[in-house]
Amino acid sequence: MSEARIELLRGTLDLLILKVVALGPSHGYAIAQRLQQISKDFFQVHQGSLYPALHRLEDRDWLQAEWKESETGREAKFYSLTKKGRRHMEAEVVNWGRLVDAVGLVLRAPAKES
Amino acid sequence: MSEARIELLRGTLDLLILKVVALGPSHGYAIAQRLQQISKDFFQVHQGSLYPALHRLEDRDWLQAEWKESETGREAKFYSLTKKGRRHMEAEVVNWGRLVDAVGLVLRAPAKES
DNA sequence: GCATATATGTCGGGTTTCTAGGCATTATCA
DNA sequence: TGATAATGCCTAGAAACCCGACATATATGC
Repeated sequence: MSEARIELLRGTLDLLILKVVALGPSHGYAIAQRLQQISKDFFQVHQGSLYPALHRLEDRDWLQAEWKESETGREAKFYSLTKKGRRHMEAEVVNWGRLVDAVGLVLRAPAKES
Repeated sequence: MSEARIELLRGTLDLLILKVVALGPSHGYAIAQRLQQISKDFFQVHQGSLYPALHRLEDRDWLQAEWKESETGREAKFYSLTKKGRRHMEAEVVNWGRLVDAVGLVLRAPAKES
């Protein structure tokens, strides 16, 4: 009923994460925070989505992980982009643009002639 | 490797269908064709996605169906927007715009200061 | 008679996300 | 000191949605 929750569009999260990591290596918790800040609170990534996504991206060799000390002096898993990941990200950015264009065509389609 | 298939972004299909139907009542097969034409072949809606989506939209009272004779002289199920469906569609269009803006913020985010 | 286009539908499988937890450490504040 | 919040990682189960494959039927044209 209420459905007031902002649900992430499926398939978008991977790209967003890759892009945030491309800004500089970061760990999961910080990635989620950055994503929320940059998007002005639009994206609120839940942990149940975040960590599976990170593992997925690592499995596909788009991210690589390394345990290091975080800003707060605690151990955290820092992710960085692989070459493959950067290529994939760039391709996905292009693809996203095409998708937005295509949706735009539909949304702006004029009413049919009778 | 190749994975060249263009997969529809999950959650977009409903909006696209509602928008196409808003252009004028139509049946499933024609909706898929229009979607493909309008989007310049970007969207190719498969039957396994199309018909479940139509039933879903009807269940939610966003579309209503009526059997009529199609252009080719055959019986076809014509869908039209309900008032509820139109309201939902308009809200989803706004939401889509916000989503695109938010993704845009992330994709255009400048590299961090060190 | 047969292929193709039109037209609707189902089924199973795969992917992704959410909810809802669990666990551990450090910082803050009463 | 003790409680609570913030930081940081993780998993399991369920739901939603899309795809590929398949099944069915009629109309048209060769």
